[in-house]
Amino acid sequence: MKKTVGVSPKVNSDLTAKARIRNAAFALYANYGEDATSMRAIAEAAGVTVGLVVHHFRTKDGLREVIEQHIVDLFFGAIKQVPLEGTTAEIAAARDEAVADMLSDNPAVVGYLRRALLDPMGHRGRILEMLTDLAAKQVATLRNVGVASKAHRDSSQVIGVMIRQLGQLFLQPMVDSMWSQLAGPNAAEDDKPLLVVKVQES
Amino acid sequence: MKKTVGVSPKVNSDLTAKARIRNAAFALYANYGEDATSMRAIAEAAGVTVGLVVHHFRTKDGLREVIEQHIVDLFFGAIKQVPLEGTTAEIAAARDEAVADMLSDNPAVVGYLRRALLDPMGHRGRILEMLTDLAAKQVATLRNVGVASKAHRDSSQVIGVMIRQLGQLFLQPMVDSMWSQLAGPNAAEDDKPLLVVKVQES
DNA sequence: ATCAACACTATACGAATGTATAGTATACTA
DNA sequence: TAGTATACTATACATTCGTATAGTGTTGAT
Repeated sequence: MKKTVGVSPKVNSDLTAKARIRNAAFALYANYGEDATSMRAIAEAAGVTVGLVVHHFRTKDGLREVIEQHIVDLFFGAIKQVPLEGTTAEIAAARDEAVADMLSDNPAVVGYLRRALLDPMGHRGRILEMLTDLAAKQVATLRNVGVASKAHRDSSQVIGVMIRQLGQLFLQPMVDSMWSQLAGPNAAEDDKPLLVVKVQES
Repeated sequence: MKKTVGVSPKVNSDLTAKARIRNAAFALYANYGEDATSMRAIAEAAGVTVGLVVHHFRTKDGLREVIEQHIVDLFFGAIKQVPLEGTTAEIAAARDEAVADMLSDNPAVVGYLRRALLDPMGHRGRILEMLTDLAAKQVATLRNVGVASKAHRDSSQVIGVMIRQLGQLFLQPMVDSMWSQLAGPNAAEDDKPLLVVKVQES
């Protein structure tokens, strides 16, 4: 009974073994966490042996580095593709939507980040810092083409962007669990409460 | 260099070994997660040997059961102590405050729940179900003394109570990290953005 | 065709883990 | 005071883990 979590084998089967290993590890990390995922489980999910995982990525640290860089690339790719046209607000909104689309296409990103960000003591990577930097740079380019916002507001805006997008996704599984326990598994979906997360400037 | 996380040794030292083991395990689980905490680490933090941990709790499952029951007791104790006087809204508000106080007195509860609830695939306990049940019962007693709310709204209310209380606590660490990275470690505390989490009825 | 680089497998090893067992000290009951 | 249950320690064992090493197949340039 081998389960394939998150990655479609059809898509996966004509990738290089190295890419398959990275994808398998990414999906497993997102679903079960890095510590609960053994190199042997990664190898099996990718259809190779442990030795090859070590050959391509050396250690688990190496694997995590590649995965986190991949996540940053996904964010950057999503933001990059929206043109710098229109008002600042329009650009910001278009970026929000592009990122939201990317997240919905790549659920493993959400799962991985949920674990990484909400486990401040345990996580050994630097993904939060990398993403915060990326978001800060994006806000800065926005300021260059549009109205300048007061510099000390920039930080709040960066945090606002990330929390709005991720916070809701992080907590929604908890709402879903409770909803199905309370209302029964086959209750009307449209009655389900919606989560709203926002940051308030002080 | 042995660190004592969360538990004051002064308070701890005149407890029974069994209670010390439970407290040590609770604090370690909250900070590092169950999987990353070995029985030997628990034993060392409690000042005993591994054998005694096994003697008192049999397995890690047994330990988790006791800890989760302890958490439920803390919630129940907080709610129980507010008298059923005043309007429904007043009772509900007083309960919210009692729970908030309990959470601030027992940070390990927040840490433990953050891990348990945000790790839907990995967690092996039943704490979310237990707490949802408890919250549902409390909403039900509220309905008996006050105005009846439509039954299908009860679920939303239960979810609202738990999310309002826990959601903000779960996400705030993420805001804090980003804030100190962006604004520098010694920026003015009162500029820090405030997180608001709520559920919206559909 | 040869040789070197690379992809990949097989196996092994030490460390850490959860738990079992056997034994010792301490406390309680008769 | 004797005896037994309970608290507690010490040690052992099988399993799983990350990683290292040695070897086999495969490809591609000359």
